[in-house]
Amino acid sequence: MSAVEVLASVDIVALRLAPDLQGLQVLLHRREREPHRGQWALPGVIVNGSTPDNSLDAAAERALREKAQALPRHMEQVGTEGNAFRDPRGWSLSTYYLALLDPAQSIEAEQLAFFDLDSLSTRKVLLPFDHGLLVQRTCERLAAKSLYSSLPLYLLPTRFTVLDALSAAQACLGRPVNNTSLRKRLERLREAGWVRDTGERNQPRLGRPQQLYEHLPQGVGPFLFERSLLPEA
Amino acid sequence: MSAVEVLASVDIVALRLAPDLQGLQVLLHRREREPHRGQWALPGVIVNGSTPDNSLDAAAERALREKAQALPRHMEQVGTEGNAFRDPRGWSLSTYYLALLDPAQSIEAEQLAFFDLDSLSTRKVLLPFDHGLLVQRTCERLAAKSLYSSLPLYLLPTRFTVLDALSAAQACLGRPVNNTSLRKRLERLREAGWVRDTGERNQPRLGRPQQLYEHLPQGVGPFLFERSLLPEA
DNA sequence: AAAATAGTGTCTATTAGACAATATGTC
DNA sequence: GACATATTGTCTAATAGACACTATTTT
Repeated sequence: MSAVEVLASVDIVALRLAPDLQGLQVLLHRREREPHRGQWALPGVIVNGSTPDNSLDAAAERALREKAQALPRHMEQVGTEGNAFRDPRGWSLSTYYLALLDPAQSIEAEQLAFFDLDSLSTRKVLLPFDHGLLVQRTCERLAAKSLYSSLPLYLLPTRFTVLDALSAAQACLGRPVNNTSLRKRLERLREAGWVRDTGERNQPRLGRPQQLYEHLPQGVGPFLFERSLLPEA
Repeated sequence: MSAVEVLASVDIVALRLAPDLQGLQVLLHRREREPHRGQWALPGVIVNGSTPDNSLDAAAERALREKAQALPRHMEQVGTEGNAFRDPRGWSLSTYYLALLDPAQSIEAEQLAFFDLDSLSTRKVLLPFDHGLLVQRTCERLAAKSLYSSLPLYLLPTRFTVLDALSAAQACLGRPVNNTSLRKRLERLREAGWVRDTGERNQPRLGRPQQLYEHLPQGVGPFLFERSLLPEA
């Protein structure tokens, strides 16, 4: 790479709810090339004059589509990290995206797997480059937005229960969420046409059946509430 | 430029309060090179393997320092726009930053000037590349954050009056802000140690003198409030 | 005294949070 | 009926917004 070049890539932090609904998992891909060949890293693509994509967003969609064979329920750019040290090949840039997947999202490929976010934050799994930082920043963005928006719902299938929504919010925020507050938010969403009560029920093993709601996003971004779910308190 | 290259730059959307406190102005630079030579555009620098900067943030600071000869009161990355069309030279990326300047910020250079944001949004002034879009996105970010944070205070000198704070908030949001609400926020900031009553006064031409407050940022980002200003009204 | 501007106090509306009360299912 | 879980209702706390009222200065 000559001095006037720069290595630009798009990396995807694709998250899904763990099967037990107790936390989040990130999609990783085993690298096929150097550097860091064989290690688990964020899926991504290089962008330059010969990419088939017309835009960064398109490159991000392709990166995820080629790996996960599925569309995310939500995708947004989080930021760009660029410096002289993050890649041994030289000055490089990574524009990274948050993608929220349906929990039913399964992965066929050998070289793809979901890892618990816990195992990354506790340093049990270490990612190459600065991918650990990108994941951390992305989770911070998710948590910050979850305080005052409906973003956690994009981690659920379109049909969900109140308990699902509570689990999703708690996974995003990393702490317990008040049941009453969450129900009131769902009621607000219902009034705004963002959520519909299907009238159907889901029977848990024991106890009263749960109402099944349907998520009907009305815009490009999530619904914004006027108050934060109080972080400290 | 070969097909495997990409043109990466950092562009700065540096804003200050207009002298009459009634709106915002953006710092523009008259381009010395092609393409779009001679046109007013966002100040920026190219980043690649031969840049003297070790990081994007450092490049952003340098871009502003070399033009404005001053440090901003606040700077944050807003996003990255990248596609095959925005620059006639080929696939290009621009990571753009929001910078908030002291209103006393003056400019010596011939090739630098502040332009009213109004003249851009009304299409009286047209910027080259997609710089108009970058400015718009940046202003949207500023407005969104101003709803629930102390960000507008970074458009003021450290010593300011309630009226200054109100003007700054209104300029960021593009609409009137409730006087009582703003005063209560300042009171909250005072309790949190983010603002101090200096005890000094400022005597306007007529009427009761104004208390002079001092802005004492306590962290890297702005103070976050728990509710939004002006939900929709 | 009048005018102008700054600052305070009071009341309402909205919404998060705590928690009690009630509903509806399984065993 | 006992138990488990879901849902509803009631009360409190925090904070934005409307607006009346008071304070301090110049002319």
